Amino acid sequence: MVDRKPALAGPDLPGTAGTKSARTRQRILDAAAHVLSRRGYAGTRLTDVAEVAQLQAPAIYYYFSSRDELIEEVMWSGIAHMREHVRAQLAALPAGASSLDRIDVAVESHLRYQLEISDYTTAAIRNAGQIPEQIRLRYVTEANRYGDVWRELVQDAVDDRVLHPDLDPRAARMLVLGALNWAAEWWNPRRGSLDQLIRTAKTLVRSGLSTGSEAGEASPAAPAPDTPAPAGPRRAGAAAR
Amino acid sequence: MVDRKPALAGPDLPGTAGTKSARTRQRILDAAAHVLSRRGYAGTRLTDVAEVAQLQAPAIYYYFSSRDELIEEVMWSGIAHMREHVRAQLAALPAGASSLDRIDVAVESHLRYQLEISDYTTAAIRNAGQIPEQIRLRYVTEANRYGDVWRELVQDAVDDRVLHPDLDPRAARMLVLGALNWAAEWWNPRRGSLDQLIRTAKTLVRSGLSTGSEAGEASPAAPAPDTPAPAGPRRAGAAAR
DNA sequence: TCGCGCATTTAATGTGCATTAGAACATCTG
DNA sequence: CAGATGTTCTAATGCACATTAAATGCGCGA
Repeated sequence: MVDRKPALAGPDLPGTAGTKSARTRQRILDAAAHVLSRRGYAGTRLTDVAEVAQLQAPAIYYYFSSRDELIEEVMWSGIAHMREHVRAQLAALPAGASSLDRIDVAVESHLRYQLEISDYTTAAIRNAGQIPEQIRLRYVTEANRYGDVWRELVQDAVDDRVLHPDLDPRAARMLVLGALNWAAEWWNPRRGSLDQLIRTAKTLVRSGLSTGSEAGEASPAAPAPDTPAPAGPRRAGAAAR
Repeated sequence: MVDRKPALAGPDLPGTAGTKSARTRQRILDAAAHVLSRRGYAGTRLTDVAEVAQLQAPAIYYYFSSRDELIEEVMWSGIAHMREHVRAQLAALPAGASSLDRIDVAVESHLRYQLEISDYTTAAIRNAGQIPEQIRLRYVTEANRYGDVWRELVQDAVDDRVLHPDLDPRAARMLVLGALNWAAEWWNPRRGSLDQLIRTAKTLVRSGLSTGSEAGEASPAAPAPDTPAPAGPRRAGAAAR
C-alpha cells in the first residue's frame, strides 16, 4: 500500500550530495554512533537516538527500515572509515619508508581517528562482541578488510627481517590492535595529551615488535600530514592475505 | 583462587560454606557472567540467566534483590578475582625476581585467568563502558585496585631503570592492559594455542617496555646496574590513591 | 495561488521483560 | 508425622520501547 519509500541505499545515491535529506540521515547515523558507543547494542533506544538527532523517533523510519539496519550501518561504516583514514595516511608516505616507519604511521592515524574524530569507531569496537548474527556479517567483513591493512604491515616487517623472531605474527598484530582499541576505554584528554599517548604507543609498538638489533628510533620525520587528499605514491602489493 | 564469598545480600548468612543454597547462588552468578559477557549489560535478560542456571527467573530474586545487584556483583567480583589470582602468582615468585620477570608473570597470569578460567573477567571488560552510574562505583573501585598492582609493577621497572625512557608510565601501563584485555575479543583456542599467545605477549610487552639494553630472557638475581633502588621486599604499600 | 510529493509529527498497537504475589514443594527438627 | 523454615514454582502486573497508522507541516514548480 504505502510505497513512497525513497530507494534508500548506502552513502551514495548520486544526486543527493548535500541534500537536506542526506544531512538528516547523517545526523541520525551520528546520533546512533554516539548512543551506541556508550549504551551498547541492546541499550540503544531509538528515542535516545532521536533526541540526539533532534527529531522524533518515528522519523528515523523514513531513513532506515529498522533499528537493526541503522545499527548495522554504524558498525560497518565505523571501521570502513577508519580503514580509509589509515590507508590514506600510509599512502602519503614516501615510497621508501621502512616497514617500522609505516607501522608508526598506522599507530598514530589509528589513535587519532579513534580518539579525536570518531564516535563510530568506539561504537564498533565496544559492540563487536555483542551484536547478533544478523548484523554481524557486514561488520566482520569490514573488520577483516581493516585487519588486512595491518596484516600487510606486519608481513612487510617479517619480510624485512625486522620482526622479533619470537613473535607469532597474528598474535602480535592482534595484541597491538588491542592496545590501540582499548585506549577508547580509558583515554581522557584531561588526563594526558593525545600526543603523549601517541608517542608512548609508537615507542611501545616499535620496540615491542622489532628485533633487538634494529631497535632505536628511526626517522621521527614524516609527521603524518593532516589532509587525506593527496594520493601519493601508493604501496605496491596491495591486498595481502 | 579458592575464596568463598561472604554472602552479602541473600537471606540469612550463617557459616554457609558449601551449602546447597550457596552453590545455587554461585550458579546464578556464573550464569549471569556468561550471559553478560556475550549479550552486554542491557541485553542480559533474567530469563536467559535463569535458563543457564537451570531454574526459573523469579528464583533469582531469592538470592538477589534486583537484576542490577546481580550484575553489579558479577562486574566487581570479576576483577577482584583477577587481581587475587595475579597477586598470588606474583607472590609465588622468588624474592629476587627482576621487575621485568615480574611483569612477565603478570602478563601470563592475566591472560590465563581471563581466557581459560573466567567468564567474569570478559564480562567485566566488555561492559565496563556500558554500565550505568549506579552500578559503576564498586566496579571502578576494584578496577583501580587491580590497576594498582600494575602501577606498582611498572613503577618498579622505572625504579630499576629498565623502563624505556620515552614511555609515559601511565599510558604504557594502560596500553599493555589493553593488549591483554582485548585478547578476550579475538582469541579462540582453535586458531592458536594459549601458550603461543602468552609467549608472544610476553615478548612484546617485555621488549616493548624495556630499554633496549636490557633485552634478553629471564634471569634470576640480575639487579639493576647502578641504582640505589629499594631492593628490599617489593611488597611496599602501593595503594595511596 | 493551488496542489503535490517529501519530511516529520502525534497517536495507537503489541510485545518483551523485570518484578511481585502467593501457592507448592522440599528439607530439616523434634 | 507435624509443622516450621527454606527454596522454587506458576500466574499476574505494569511499564518501556520498537514499530505502524494516519494526519499535518513544508517547499516548490506551474
